[in-house]
Amino acid sequence: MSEEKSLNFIEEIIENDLAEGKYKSIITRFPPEPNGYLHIGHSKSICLNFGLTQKYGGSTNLRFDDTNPVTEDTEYVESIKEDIKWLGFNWSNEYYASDYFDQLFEYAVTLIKKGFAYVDDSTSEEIALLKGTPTEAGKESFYRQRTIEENINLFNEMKSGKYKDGEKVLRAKIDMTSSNMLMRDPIIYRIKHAHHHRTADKWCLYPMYDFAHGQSDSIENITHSICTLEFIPHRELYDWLISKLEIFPSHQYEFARLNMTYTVMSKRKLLQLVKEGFVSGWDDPRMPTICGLRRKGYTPLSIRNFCDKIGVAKRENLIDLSLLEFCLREDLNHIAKRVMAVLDPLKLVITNYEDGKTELLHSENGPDESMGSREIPFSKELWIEREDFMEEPAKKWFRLAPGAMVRLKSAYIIKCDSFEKDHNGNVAVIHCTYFPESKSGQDTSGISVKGTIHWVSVIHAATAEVRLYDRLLKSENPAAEEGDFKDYINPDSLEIIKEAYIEPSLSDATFEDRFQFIRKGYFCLDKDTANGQLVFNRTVTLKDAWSKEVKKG
RNA sequence: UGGGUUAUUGUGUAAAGGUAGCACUACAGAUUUUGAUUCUGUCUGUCUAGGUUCGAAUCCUAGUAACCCAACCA
Repeated sequence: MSEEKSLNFIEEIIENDLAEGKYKSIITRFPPEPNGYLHIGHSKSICLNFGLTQKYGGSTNLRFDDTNPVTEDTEYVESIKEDIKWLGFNWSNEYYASDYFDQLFEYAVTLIKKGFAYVDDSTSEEIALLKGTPTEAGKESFYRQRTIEENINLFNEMKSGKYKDGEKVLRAKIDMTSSNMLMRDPIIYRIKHAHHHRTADKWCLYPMYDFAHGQSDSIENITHSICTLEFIPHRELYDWLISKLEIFPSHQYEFARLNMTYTVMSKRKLLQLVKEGFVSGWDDPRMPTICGLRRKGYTPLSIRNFCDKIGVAKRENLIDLSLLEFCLREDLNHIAKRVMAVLDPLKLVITNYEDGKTELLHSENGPDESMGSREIPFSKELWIEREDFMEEPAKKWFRLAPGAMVRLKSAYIIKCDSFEKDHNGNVAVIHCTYFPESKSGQDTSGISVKGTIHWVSVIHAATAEVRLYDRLLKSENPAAEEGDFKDYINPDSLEIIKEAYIEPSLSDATFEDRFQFIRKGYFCLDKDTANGQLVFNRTVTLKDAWSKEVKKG
């Protein structure tokens, strides 16, 4: 722990600012637009913004950037708040850009009075045409010459509802020849006769992002306004507006957003997956949304650790999904209760075990003694995993095969004597004998076996539906592939096992529980569980050296 | 063809002119009543070409590549 972790570039900026006395303490903000659900990419920003003030002191606001009433809704506000809380962060203040609409309007009037803004009657097509291109300068609008007085009147009329959507806009008067397209007289207010989820019908004109975000930062005294790389061109405008308005100088810093292998992150694509039925909803466990990950069984700590490990820098990145899974397993390994469940059952009969006898066997709940232990019923007939038996054993196989011995976890060592097949030629029953003196914890048999397999007693087994998830997309970088990302959807991303056999203790499972189904992976209860019908989601598989061995051939 | 940003191993991230480190992945081995966990080890990297310097990932010059910018979205 004595190792000093190196700082990311934003931490360096902050430490410098603090050391130079530029600020006594810092204020950051997380500013989502309430028009969709948060995803793992947002968690990078959340961990960064909240993490910075946890580390350096100060406060972090949650601010909804709700300047576009037609796309936004309180449904999203609620889900966003729930997700942030679940991740483990508490905001100092809950603000809304819409709280500042009156103030923002006054700022716009100020800008007009200073001669830095004007009302433009051009159509959006005309404005686009005069804007030029990245390689060609734009041309000034005919309306750019309006007097301050005329602009004030017009702007007030816009507010009063005199004009229809699109009839007029307010533009900042900057420079139509700027090499930065955003400085070519950007639109800062537009007319929208639309119902806003918070201000209702009070307004019919709304500020654009560029005239709301920086100003909101300034109103809240945000010292470090952290956003993603694509906003770099906005910074010049951000600074220009603050300087013309002569308000608190917040500063914008940009970092590279998270990209992850086998995952799409854009709101548009995630929406398509939901709308077109590729997944069951925003919280489908295959989705990279926070609610999807939560439902799948991810823990807040695993996501926070992940965000910590990926770092913060300015270059484009594509993070291995395996790093996220590593962080997940690392946490789950500590907290998950070990239990036994058979997903693909094969019957095993212990021929020398007394008919009708039941034994309660002692089994530890986890590697850590503090997790306690429980009793598991054992009897003559058991379910074992079909893949744990091989009629003709492969090389290095140390599970069950004719003549082979294995230990039944927490129970006895058994030897396979014979097996039966059904009329389809599939193995139907395995016959074994057990060694009474090999009982777990009091083994005096002197037999040592290489393999240990899990099992569930047939007459004591409970049943559950188990849902196994694989990656939704087959391509490492679906966004970079040619054609539609949907061409790369994995058709086998969901496997439903309608009736798996689980040990009876699992009947009492709660939604908070995290389980490791021994040798099969980490699981948790799904919200579809109802009326005693248990439904489990596989959160993540265990690392599997055997399947790699098989692939090697 | 304009402007901006970025380039360190398979992936991500450190090294502020002085030993290119760490994590994930992959691979090999040890331990194991989970082929898990744990432990040990291995793993061809500074975009290119010049230059400055005793010494360059870092400084200079010239290139190259990737990403972003022409929504009344954020």
